[in-house]
Amino acid sequence: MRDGAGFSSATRQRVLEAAAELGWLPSGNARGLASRRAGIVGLLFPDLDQSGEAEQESPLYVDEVIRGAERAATKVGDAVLIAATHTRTGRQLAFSVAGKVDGLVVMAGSLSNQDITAISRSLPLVILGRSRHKLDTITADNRGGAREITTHLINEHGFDDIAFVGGPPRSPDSIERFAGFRDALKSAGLPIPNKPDAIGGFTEEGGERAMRELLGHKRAIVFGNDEMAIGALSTLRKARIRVPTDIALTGFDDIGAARHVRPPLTTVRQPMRELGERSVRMLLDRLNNPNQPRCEVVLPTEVVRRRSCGCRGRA
Amino acid sequence: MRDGAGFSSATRQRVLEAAAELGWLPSGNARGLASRRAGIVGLLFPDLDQSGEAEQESPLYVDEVIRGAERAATKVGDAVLIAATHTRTGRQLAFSVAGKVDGLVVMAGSLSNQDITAISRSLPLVILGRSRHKLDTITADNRGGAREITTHLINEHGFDDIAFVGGPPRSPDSIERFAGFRDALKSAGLPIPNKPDAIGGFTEEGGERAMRELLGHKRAIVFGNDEMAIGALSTLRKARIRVPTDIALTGFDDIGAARHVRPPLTTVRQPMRELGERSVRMLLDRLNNPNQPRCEVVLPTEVVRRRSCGCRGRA
DNA sequence: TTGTAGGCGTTATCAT
DNA sequence: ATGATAACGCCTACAA
Repeated sequence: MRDGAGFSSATRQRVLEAAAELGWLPSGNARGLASRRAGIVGLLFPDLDQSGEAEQESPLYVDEVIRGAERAATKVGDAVLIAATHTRTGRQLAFSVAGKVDGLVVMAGSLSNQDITAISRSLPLVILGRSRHKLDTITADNRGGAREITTHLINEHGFDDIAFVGGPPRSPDSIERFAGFRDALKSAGLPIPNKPDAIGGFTEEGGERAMRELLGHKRAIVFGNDEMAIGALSTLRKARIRVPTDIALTGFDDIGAARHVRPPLTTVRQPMRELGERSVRMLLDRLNNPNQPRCEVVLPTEVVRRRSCGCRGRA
Repeated sequence: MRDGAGFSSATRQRVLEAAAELGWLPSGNARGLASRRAGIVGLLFPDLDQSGEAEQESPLYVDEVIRGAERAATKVGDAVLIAATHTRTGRQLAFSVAGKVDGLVVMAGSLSNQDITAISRSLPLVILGRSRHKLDTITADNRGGAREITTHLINEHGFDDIAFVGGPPRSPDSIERFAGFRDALKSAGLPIPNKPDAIGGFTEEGGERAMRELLGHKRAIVFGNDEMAIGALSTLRKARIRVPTDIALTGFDDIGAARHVRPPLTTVRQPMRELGERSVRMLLDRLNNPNQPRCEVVLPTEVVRRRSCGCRGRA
């Protein structure tokens, strides 16, 4: 079955035909066992639905990452095994997925640092997101994106008193984005806050609440993600405050809904699909070349100007 | 390692500890080979991005199905292997995924009938969506949902001249939904059309176009999916026609954006995640019980009343 | 180009 | 409860 060894293509053809005729399928297990290569890369991500039965909208970026990963793996003939953490310990996970794959892309937040260390001893790992491990890592430039969108508000729209609404206080994404926000204020010579003006926990409800707290205080707000900004729109609608006329706001992530809310949300797009693709490519590189130096990739983010910041938008 | 054989739990404990100490991981390949059970179920779905580089919004229901499948598989200790068709032939697919899994959930549209037949000879298959094969099948009640939402327009809002905008003419979903639309008109004693009033191809652009064709003709429109209805909203906004005051419309699928557009879209929700879960459970049943009779499941759909039909909505 | 003999890391079976 | 031994289906190496 194997390619390019020493035999004629006619022979190969004959073999293939015989296989087809017999309805033969190669056993992945036997192949993997003999060649020590399963031809499967694993993708480990955080729980999709922590709230159990509630059909909450879960982090949609995972889906895009999955798509990218699938595409990159398929390109080289590999398949993608997906697994959410659920309530499993690192050990249980290792038993049920690590043994089946050649390597693992681990999305930040899906595994404790300890488990990462443990599993990385027996399996190549690529961490997608911030990590303090000495492993291959890939992230999007959250900080740069936040800096850029804040600077946009300052330079193009002339705001000089901008609020920031954060996600969960210990979320690396939230921290990075707040840092970028501060960077922008600093560059502009504006006063720099020590902490976010409000916390919205990255949820729509949290955004609604945060917006109520801030009502009347600021004329421009940078939200740590789109969900919160969308929640804020509800609050503003009820309060009959117009966006962007009376107040400007921005999101982060560019989820699908960001285009559809009124006004459409100015936000920062993360290249989710590309993160998925690149992470798998990094893993495959590592598999083919176990001793190459540690690799650390930061993918650029992009400000998407729509109407909520005061730009006319292109929709 | 194996559970419940004839030995004390103390011994088992000792083994487990030794394994942990050594950093041992069981080889999935060796296990699979020896036990003829990979512990992996495959999920095959249509291409996610047929348009190549264009970052179009792709069929989002796939993501929900994946989540459901992952959950159901994890529950029994199995993992999920995902694969999009891309441009691969059935044979290529069989080689790269079929050999690695114990069975396959095939989403309708991802494989030709011929390929399905071929692969089903060597592997248990569950078809998710309409199929004319004698295989285990699971679908959502598209027809019932379309009937119900149309009846809602007739009975609760008093419309008697309703248009239907279809998707791709040969799409089974579109056909089913149109059939349900006809069912409702028939029950109400209204004239029954032979074909959709317009075709929107299931895309936003198609919906915009279809809406332009129908402008001024009807006061209520049932769209074959949400994307088209959302596209129609753009057309109506430009034409300064108000929804639902001047015209009522409905979608199908309840994608995330349906809640966020103005007005929020009345639509039909398909239990995507449950489809994913049940399909995997069916597959596992089949694996454990190869000779059980063919199984065919139809999951109910649900009308979600929001504002675009004239209901006040609950948002 | 073909044939043959291991070996991959488990599970299953049978005897102890 | 424990050992020994034969599969499992493929790949690699080597000899012919």
